Amino acid sequence: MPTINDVAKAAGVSPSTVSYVLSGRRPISAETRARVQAAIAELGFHPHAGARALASSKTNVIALVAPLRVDVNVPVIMQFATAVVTAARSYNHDVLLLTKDEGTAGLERVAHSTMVDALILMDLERDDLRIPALRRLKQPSVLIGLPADHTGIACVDLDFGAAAREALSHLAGHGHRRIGLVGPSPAVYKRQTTYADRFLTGFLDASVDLGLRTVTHPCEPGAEGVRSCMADLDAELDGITALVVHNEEALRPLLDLLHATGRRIPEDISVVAVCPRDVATAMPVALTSIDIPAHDVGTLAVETAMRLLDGRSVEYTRLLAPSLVERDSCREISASHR
Amino acid sequence: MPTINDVAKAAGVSPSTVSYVLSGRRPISAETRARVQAAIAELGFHPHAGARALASSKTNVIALVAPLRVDVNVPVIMQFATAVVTAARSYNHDVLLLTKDEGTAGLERVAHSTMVDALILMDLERDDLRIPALRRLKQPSVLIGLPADHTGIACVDLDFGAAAREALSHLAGHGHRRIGLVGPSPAVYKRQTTYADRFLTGFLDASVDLGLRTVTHPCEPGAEGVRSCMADLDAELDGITALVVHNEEALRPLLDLLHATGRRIPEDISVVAVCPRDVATAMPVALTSIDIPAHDVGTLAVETAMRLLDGRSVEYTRLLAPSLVERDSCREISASHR
DNA sequence: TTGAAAGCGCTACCAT
DNA sequence: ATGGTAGCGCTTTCAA
Repeated sequence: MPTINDVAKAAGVSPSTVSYVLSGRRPISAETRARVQAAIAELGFHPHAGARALASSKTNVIALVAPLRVDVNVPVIMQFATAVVTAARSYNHDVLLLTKDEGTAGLERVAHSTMVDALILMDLERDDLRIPALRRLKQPSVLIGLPADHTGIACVDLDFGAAAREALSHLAGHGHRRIGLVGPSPAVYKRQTTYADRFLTGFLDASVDLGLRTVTHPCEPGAEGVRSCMADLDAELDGITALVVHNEEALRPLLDLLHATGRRIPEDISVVAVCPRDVATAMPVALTSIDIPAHDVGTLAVETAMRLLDGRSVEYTRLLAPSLVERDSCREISASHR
Repeated sequence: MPTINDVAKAAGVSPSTVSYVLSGRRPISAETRARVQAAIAELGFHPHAGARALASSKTNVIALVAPLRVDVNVPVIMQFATAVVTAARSYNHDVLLLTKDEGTAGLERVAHSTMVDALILMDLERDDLRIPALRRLKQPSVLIGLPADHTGIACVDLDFGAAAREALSHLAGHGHRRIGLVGPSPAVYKRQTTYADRFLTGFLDASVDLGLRTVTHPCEPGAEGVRSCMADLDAELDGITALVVHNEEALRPLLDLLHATGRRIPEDISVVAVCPRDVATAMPVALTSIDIPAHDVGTLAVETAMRLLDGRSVEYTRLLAPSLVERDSCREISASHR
């Protein structure tokens, strides 16, 4: 492997000049630049990442901490990861993939050993133990999620509270007055993943504001979980005409159950889902949905990290506005039915 | 951040001694070791990864090249990634995540700049353009898949040919004589992802060996794709009593279709799926399936990379034996029905 | 069993 | 506009 010295000799310049051609940090005459670039190309020179990191204290790598268990929402995780890697590359950075199960130790390991310039974390919990650790790192971090005390740490996420309000106001606008929420699994609430709470709070607030009768219930995965969740909802509120589903996994078995029990969508019951676009459209009935903009969130997380890295200002809490797309699962209820 | 020199001073030894305590590459007296370790702990010393890489020419990082498009089998990809990261950590390595769309350039970039010690690639195509590039790298690589000419490059995968044989022999053992294959989407064949071919070849060979009447067809995603695939299969072969499904995405719509057309599983038609265990069990009818052992394959890929890195011998083609698990989707056909 | 010191390949400061 | 060079923090010979 050729080094910067080899290039310098081949081009008849000093190593520092080669370095400056590479970094553009000082003016170089067109002629010199051309000679250097020719030498670089000819020798197939690639700067040694470690040497660079050592000399410059920058690695051009960011850590992405992902929940690699299978129990969580796999497609959404993949979309975040894709977006983060793609965005990082567009800023000339690479991505080191860490798993959440390494916990605080993993963060400290990569940060203290200077493997990364910044960290992006997903699947944050309400009182996530990693947050105090992040504060102690010299590298900045960006969270995808919104834990309780995130003072001084940048957070990016969908505005789940607004998403709930949007779902309800869409249904209310179609004349629905009795609405059930099929929530995430109890495990999600237990883990204190904050989006569940934020959605629920928004849902309850909006119910009051819009004067709706609503009922909410978590939903275990699988056909049995869906069955019992629906039974609970129906038991607690008569004449439900619409469901909001904030549980991607439950979506499919729920539609099956509704079908099996003869409740047609949207004739007998309307449904608004919160899930990625492609999941909504892949269902037997294309679902009116609020998108989880994983791509936008991931990209924004990287942008935020980059701003932090070069000392520019950032908004420390960035909640993306939800957008509801109408498809085939919601129906207008005529006044006589209300 | 404390350096190795700080630790050396604190422990009253030379920096090299600290280094040897860390690496264990030469004997250190118990007493000295203790002093050094105390100093390391007290100062919170973590060796600088870049400095280490520069001095030792080892990064302790491996690249994982994944297809981060959403069109491919997302859960399986995640399982591979999880396994690779976990296994890598167990060997004290980290994982740099690359996307397939960077192509050859991405591989060369991370390899030439010495960011990684080895590479693991998934989603290989039959005549993958990246293979010649891999051969030129100084770092070893391991493929998850089996492209046409993989001379000199280690490959790890499920033995899809054997998987097809296993599926057919299971069905034949249950008395089935007319069997259809619901294959991957045409896009997969077009992309020349080799597992499709290997499965198909195994399927056709086994049909002959077992004296079966079989018919095969690719299957577009979605309800419509499944419908037309089944129509083709039925048209080409009367009285199909069993299906082999090598298409995870098609599984769900296929079961819906069979249900809708009154073909009960397993009473009217038996099904063997090739998919991850949890996908098989999540279906309305728990499916007899051949597992895609993503975890094992990923782990083995890392082990192979590690062996390569420390110059140990490896098998250059490692095809894992399939294992079929009986569940509720296959039925014995009595002799009178044959 | 331990120490000294020469690099590893690059960046960035100080010169000119 | 360019060159010289002192580190960056570690590993690893060579010596003792």
